[in-house]
Amino acid sequence: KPRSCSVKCHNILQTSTVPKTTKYTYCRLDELKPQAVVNVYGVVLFFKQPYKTLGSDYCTFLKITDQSNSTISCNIFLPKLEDHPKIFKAGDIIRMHRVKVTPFNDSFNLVKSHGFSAVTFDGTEGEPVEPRTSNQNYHFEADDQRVVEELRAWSAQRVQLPAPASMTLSTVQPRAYFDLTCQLLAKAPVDSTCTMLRVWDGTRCPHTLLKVLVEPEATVGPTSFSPERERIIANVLIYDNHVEAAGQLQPGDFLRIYNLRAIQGSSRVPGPTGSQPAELDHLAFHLHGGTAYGRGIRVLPENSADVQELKRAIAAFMQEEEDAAMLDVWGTPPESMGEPITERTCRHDTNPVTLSEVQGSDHGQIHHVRVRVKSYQPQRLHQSLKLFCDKCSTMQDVPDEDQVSAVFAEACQDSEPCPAPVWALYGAVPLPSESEFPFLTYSFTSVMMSFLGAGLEQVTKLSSSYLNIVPVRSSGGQLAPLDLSAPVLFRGRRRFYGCKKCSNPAVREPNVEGVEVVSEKLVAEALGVELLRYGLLLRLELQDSSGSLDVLLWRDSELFFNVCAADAATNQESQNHIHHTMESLCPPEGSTARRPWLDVCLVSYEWHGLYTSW
DNA sequence: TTAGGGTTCG
Repeated sequence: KPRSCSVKCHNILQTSTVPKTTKYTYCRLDELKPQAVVNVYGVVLFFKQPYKTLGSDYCTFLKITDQSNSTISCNIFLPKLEDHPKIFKAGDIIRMHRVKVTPFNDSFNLVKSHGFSAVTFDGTEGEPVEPRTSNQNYHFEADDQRVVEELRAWSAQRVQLPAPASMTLSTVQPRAYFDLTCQLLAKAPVDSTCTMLRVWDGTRCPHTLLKVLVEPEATVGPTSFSPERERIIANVLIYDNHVEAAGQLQPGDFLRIYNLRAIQGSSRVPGPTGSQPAELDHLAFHLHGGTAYGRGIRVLPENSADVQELKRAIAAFMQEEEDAAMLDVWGTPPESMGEPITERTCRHDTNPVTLSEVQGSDHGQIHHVRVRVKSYQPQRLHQSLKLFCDKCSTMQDVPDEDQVSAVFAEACQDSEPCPAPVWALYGAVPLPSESEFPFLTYSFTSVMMSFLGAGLEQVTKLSSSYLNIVPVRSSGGQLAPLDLSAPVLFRGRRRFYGCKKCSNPAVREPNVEGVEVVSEKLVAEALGVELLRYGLLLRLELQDSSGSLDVLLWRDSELFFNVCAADAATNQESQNHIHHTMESLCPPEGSTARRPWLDVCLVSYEWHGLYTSW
């Protein structure tokens, strides 16, 4: 049966303000008729990222299927890369409007026709249905949501997708073809048919990685990194038709490189003089020429789940590195570090511009400016601390002590004794000040404990002695987590909160098979909670001779202040550090002319779900 | 119009 979606169309030629409703009809893939121009929905089985054709366009090739079990291939020719469908992996769902049915090889082929548009979605059941498109005028309504969910459910049951080819640098084996999700740090031309991309994914490859000599002056981004960092940076050699795509990439971009080849052994690298020493048994990465097996490169958006995971891995590595460096330099753990860092270097090779030039330029670009801070918000700096959900991209304030206390007080009142689940044990612990306190512990290990009916003050006291504390209450004769306005986990002085929108909290037995350390992630998974991340958000009013510009300091705010946002929630020293930094950049008294100049790297990007209360 | 999946020169 044809599927249909209701769509509102505003007809700009009519003066009427009443939206006209049109029905879009979607054609099943077994009902295609030659020469017809149709709209279709499908699950992507195979795809090639856009590649240059001998004509003037880029071509995206893909094969799709739907509940009719037909498989149809499509060719989408479009001159602009950004207009091509944003397909990240097999299993993604695509909606195409106005494709022409043409006979090909005993079947049909769909070719993009005039008025074509495409929208793609993640194909995973349970993920939010977020349309991916560069077209601002796409229509998307409740019926589309339903069609996507139906296709997801059908696909999960019936579609045999190719095994995911994604691997990390820590798991890749010699000879493998694989997809690498990584961040670009630097790039350099090797010769006319080869470009080197220097990338990392936060994981350490057990094999020695190939070194490539390049001309330093031709390098975009830093020409070298610390020895520790060099050890986890992979040099990827990009050949032939992919060199052009590599030319579009900027250091800092998050990438997926499809069908990358890992080759171990004596690697001879093309180079300016052919003087590269052949390195024995080093692991080299090649993106060979051609488009077979979907070979290609794509920039992934900042908000995609894979990028969030990548960023966590990179952040964990950087934290490890920083801790080690602090121990090295100061002989003390990083918590006691107080030395201000006045310079951070970005990886872009861009000439400085004025703020008015920034305002006149297209979005998505990187700019270097020389500015002073005219003002900033929030003036009460503790309000800059936010909790952020990577999954739904919403932001909230950190609940204050009174709010959390109230949740605990309410839970204390309501809680009645209830039987422990079979996998848990009851017991009692002595409290520092009071006699003893009833507790519940997961039977697998004593590190995770849940206290029933405890007040906030008591849990805070106990958190100095016990590693993981999950506050629980009883509800209807069963154990239940507290309202998510309270922390789901206390870990020393740190408190972890869950996202109300993305969590489905319940007290469940964690899966600890083979687990050595109970991480906050494991606790959160057991509780069905999507953890919120701490971040610092400030609005800075920047000024130069050409004018002023409001910018948000968010993504790199930890780097900017040289503090960890989660620490700033509990650590007075971190809070003072932020305060002193802002005071030196923007003193409450005195003229703007006395304020220090800053060299700042600005980037504009789309950000949905921004919320601030200041 | 181009391309129309199926591994490499390195």
